[in-house]
Amino acid sequence: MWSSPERPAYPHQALAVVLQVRAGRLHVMLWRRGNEPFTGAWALPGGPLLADETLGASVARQLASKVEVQQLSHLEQLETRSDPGRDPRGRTVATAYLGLVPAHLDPVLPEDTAWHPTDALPETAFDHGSIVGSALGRLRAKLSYTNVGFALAPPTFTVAELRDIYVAALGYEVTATNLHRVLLRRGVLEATGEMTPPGRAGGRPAALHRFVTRTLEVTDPFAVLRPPSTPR
Amino acid sequence: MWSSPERPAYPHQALAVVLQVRAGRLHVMLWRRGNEPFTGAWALPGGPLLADETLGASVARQLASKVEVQQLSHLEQLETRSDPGRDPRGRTVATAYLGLVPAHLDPVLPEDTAWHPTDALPETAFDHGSIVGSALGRLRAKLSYTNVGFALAPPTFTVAELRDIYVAALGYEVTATNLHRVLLRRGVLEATGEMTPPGRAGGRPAALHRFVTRTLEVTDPFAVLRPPSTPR
DNA sequence: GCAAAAGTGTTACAATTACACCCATGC
DNA sequence: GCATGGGTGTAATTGTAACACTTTTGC
Repeated sequence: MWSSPERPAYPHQALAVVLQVRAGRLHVMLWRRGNEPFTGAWALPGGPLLADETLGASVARQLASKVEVQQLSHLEQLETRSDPGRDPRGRTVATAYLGLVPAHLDPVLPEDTAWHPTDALPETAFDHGSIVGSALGRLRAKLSYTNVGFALAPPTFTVAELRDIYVAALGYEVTATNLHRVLLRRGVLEATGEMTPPGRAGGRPAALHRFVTRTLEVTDPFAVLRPPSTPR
Repeated sequence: MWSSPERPAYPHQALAVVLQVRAGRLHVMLWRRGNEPFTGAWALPGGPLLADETLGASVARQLASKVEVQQLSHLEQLETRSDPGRDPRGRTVATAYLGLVPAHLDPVLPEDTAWHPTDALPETAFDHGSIVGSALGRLRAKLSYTNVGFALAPPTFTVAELRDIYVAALGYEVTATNLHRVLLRRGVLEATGEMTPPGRAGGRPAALHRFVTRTLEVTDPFAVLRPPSTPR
């Protein structure tokens, strides 16, 4: 280490805001603290940045003790918190990541870890409550202009199932009709050709769909001020 | 400091990507390194995070030696770089900020510091070249869906002047006609009521405009998947 | 037949681009 | 008058929301 009074060093934490839609509601993964400070409050999973890893690798490593990492369908950096008083034990800097788990998985969680609805968070430790808020904002924005939906959805799904996922994540109503068309037009979604059997009460069988690509892409790049159309 | 083998600590840097439109081109402020490593290469202004400051305060402090801080019209956190090899002298973590200076100012810069066009960067030190790339992406996106333009523009300006600023920052043509209307409709821009005298070659006098608010606001919140219209 | 659920057709609306045209000034 | 630059009118285009309607199944 090469710190000095002019170059102080700080323990650095990697934190993860892991989100999943469960039973039609958006949930975040938290663990319950057993020690001081914030005993009994709920915290984001995370831990120290080790000597030879990047922040991204660190989050993945920390999460490995909570969920199998391959269940994470997406991971991106969110923001870095540096308030000197954010941890009463001493100064730390923390970089938060946003992680997403598709709705069809139900990872086995450690004893002290549980999913909490994002619209009814329990008492949270440190600045973790406001970090969850940032993550929600990021997810909601990206659902509108990228294909992140793939990271919340199972490999294949009906349009109605996908709609429920979007509604849970966005927090407002979306109609299956329009969602279907918007995503088809953009080339984000495609039909698999298969059908699901109708439910017990009858009804038309639903077509199965999948996301065309399962890596993050910006599908609606310019809100406005688009570049001029290339003259044909 | 409370580090340990299990909780290693690292010097943390705050870096600033300060952008300004100068003579119709977008420029970034860089300083020329005199010492190893990367002697002679150009680097982003920045420096160590001190014991009692937040990252935001740190960037502001570092920049104070380059420009007067009140000349910065906007400052926001960009991203954190943590590659263990990013500094050959030893591990550091760096958090980059995006700073903007309005076009009418011409801050006095230190001897070793200069503006460089973003589309023709000189040899850059560390990972600073790619950080500049991130900053450009962020600025361009936000010009489309927020009112950040205020941070690049002087207090008052003609629509033609504003257009030149947008063109420089976005890197593609924008017509004054449409820019004017888009920003007016959104309530981002307003006429001051004053006029500028026409140039030496004549021409209709231009109306002066200003941004209605000079703090960041999201003016075009949803690219798509808007919430349902409230039934009247 | 009837209810249920999925999906399509169609209309209405809003925002934006493109472009022709009109306006105000200096020489 | 006429060149120059600023600004407005207007049509064409695009993307989206809303909603009625048709399709396909179970009972």
